[in-house]
Amino acid sequence: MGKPTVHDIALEAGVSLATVDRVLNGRPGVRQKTQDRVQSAILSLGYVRDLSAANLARQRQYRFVFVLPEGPGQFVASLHSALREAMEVQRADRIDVRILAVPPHDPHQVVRALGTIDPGEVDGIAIMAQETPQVRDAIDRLAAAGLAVVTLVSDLPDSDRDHFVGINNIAAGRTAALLMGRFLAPATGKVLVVTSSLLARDSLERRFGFDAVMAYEFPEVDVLPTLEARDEPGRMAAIVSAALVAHPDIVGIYSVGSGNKALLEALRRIGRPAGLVVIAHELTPHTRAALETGEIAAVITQDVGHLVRSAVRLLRAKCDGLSIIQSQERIRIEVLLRENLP
Amino acid sequence: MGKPTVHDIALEAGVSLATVDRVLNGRPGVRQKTQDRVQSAILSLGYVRDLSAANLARQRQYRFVFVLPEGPGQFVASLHSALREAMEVQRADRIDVRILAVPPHDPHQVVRALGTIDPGEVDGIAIMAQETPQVRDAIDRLAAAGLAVVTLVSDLPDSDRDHFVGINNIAAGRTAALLMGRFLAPATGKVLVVTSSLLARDSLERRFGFDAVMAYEFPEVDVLPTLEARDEPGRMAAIVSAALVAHPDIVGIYSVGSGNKALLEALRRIGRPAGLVVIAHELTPHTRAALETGEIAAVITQDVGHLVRSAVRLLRAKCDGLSIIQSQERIRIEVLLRENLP
DNA sequence: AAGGCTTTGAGGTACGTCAATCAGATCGTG
DNA sequence: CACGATCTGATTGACGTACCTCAAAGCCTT
Repeated sequence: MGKPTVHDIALEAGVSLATVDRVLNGRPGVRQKTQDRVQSAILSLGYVRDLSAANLARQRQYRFVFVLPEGPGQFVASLHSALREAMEVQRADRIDVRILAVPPHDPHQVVRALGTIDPGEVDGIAIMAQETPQVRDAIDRLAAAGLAVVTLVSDLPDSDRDHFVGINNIAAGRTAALLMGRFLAPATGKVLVVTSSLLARDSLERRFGFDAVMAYEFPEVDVLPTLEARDEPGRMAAIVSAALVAHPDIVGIYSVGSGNKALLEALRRIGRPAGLVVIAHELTPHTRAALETGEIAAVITQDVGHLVRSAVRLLRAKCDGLSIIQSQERIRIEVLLRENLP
Repeated sequence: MGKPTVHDIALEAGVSLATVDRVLNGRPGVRQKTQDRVQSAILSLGYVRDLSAANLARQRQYRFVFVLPEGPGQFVASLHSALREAMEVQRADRIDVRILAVPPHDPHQVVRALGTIDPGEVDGIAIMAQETPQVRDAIDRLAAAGLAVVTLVSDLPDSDRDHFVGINNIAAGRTAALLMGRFLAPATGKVLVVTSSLLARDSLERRFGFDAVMAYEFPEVDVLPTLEARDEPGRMAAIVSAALVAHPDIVGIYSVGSGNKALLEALRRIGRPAGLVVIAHELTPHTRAALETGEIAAVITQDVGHLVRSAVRLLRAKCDGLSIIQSQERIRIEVLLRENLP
């Protein structure tokens, strides 16, 4: 016979359909004793409620909001487009996703944007933002109001978010260091580390992991202090060429965050030392092209499509009180070389 | 207002519900003229049929069969367990997956197993098998009978399968070569290639890609002919130690297919040259441990959970005539180092 | 225009669940 | 034991679709 239904439970427990329904949906008006009887019938029959029938009956709509920076960066652009692609498909699944774009590098704007979210109108949010106490408090408020919350790409571990969707950035930095060290060996020299900003938690964690492995595994290589380009045009070229002049023995460059386009352009203009090993993060049109030409040796990245799909699945699972497949939601630290580009 | 329903279409087209239903489900008894009227109403209203309601109404059950080798190998074992994990979740989705295990290395058994599948009882199959004309014909028969068919891990490109679920093995071999060359440089010497069998298409393709990149990019490294261990206990140790004696300048070993456990044990017993670089395929308990100890420098793998989930999604999409998200179904060639182990 | 054919309409039941009502049963308490 | 108060049962109507029947209407052909 097929899967047990509410009718079977009613029969097994010796109660009516209405009572089973009240127990299943946590409505009041059922004695503890009767509840137990129903629960044990559910267990013994192995009943699992048919979510699609339930959603059909109750006309359920999942309303999720993605709070994302709208920057000039290629990475957030690809996040946006992955999300839009996913939205198409999810409409069929009764999932309605809205994007709330906020100016980057401005936590105050993020807090304001979160304030505009009416907890009665929204079931869950995914947020990518820098870590500040104000942002954390705004998130906690929404979580307290019953929203499902996941952090995206860059975590806010001290907040009340339900999940973090993204890679372990310390491990990502360690992976970058391992590749850098092995690609360089047995050559020695200095490694330059550049990024647009060290304010974001993900950049910090990558740098931390990178330094740890470089110091322990490749002590003969000298890692220079991080230079920040702060998304200012021209600044990346200036700091990179200054560093190359100051340290003629630079053999590697590790690009921690965004700003790959500027870095690549700067290297093209000022010329690169022979055998220079460049390792960068995030697959974008620029890093892809540079992998193909050999300007970048390896890119460490996370699949943006996977990110958004995982975030949506987690939000949905939270709303329905469902369990998740751990392995499906673990975002992989992908190592991309010229030969395994997707 | 919400999404349009069949009622709205009937109204818009000026026909009855029954007629809309006949058109939607391709039942006979509707004049071409009326069909067109209904179709244009569907288009103008942007109607999309609610699959979950439809499946509920028709009591649909997707019945899929996975035809997998049951070998001693860790990789197929992990495939089995990933599949069993996925089955739990998919039961809630009206998806019923059965595993049909066949003895490995015996195409005849595969054909026999496929013959036991009643096309009336099954909606789709996923199959992992060696490429022979008989297997191909058996697959074509099932496809002709209307089953959805995907090949898993190792493709049968000349068959009528709908999709291949797995990595591009040529690219995987190229990736292995690029890593091997860069990890070795500037050292030169010989690279040993071992596998359990070159009969499977995936092994062949990997070897092909590996050779291409080694010859073109690292001509100073000498790649030895492939040695096959054929899953015979003891044979791996014998051929590896013989090779190491015959070629004292072996600097790298590329393990194309299964047999990693035997390879690692052999190396432990007979001792390994200093600086030896070992690159292997597929993450298993053995390769994971060896990555952690440093015995293996890199593992190239594919996520088995992703494999089975993708296969199920593709089979379902085929059954429903739905479109798919290309990027979600592309299995990534994962490069695993000690630091980015999942 | 009568015959036979195809096409269409109207209506019903079902799928598994949610949600609501109202009447009846049971309970604890004084 | 009678009183509200609290539980429970029986029933009904959604939700959007599938599938079936029966009768009515339309269309040809002769």
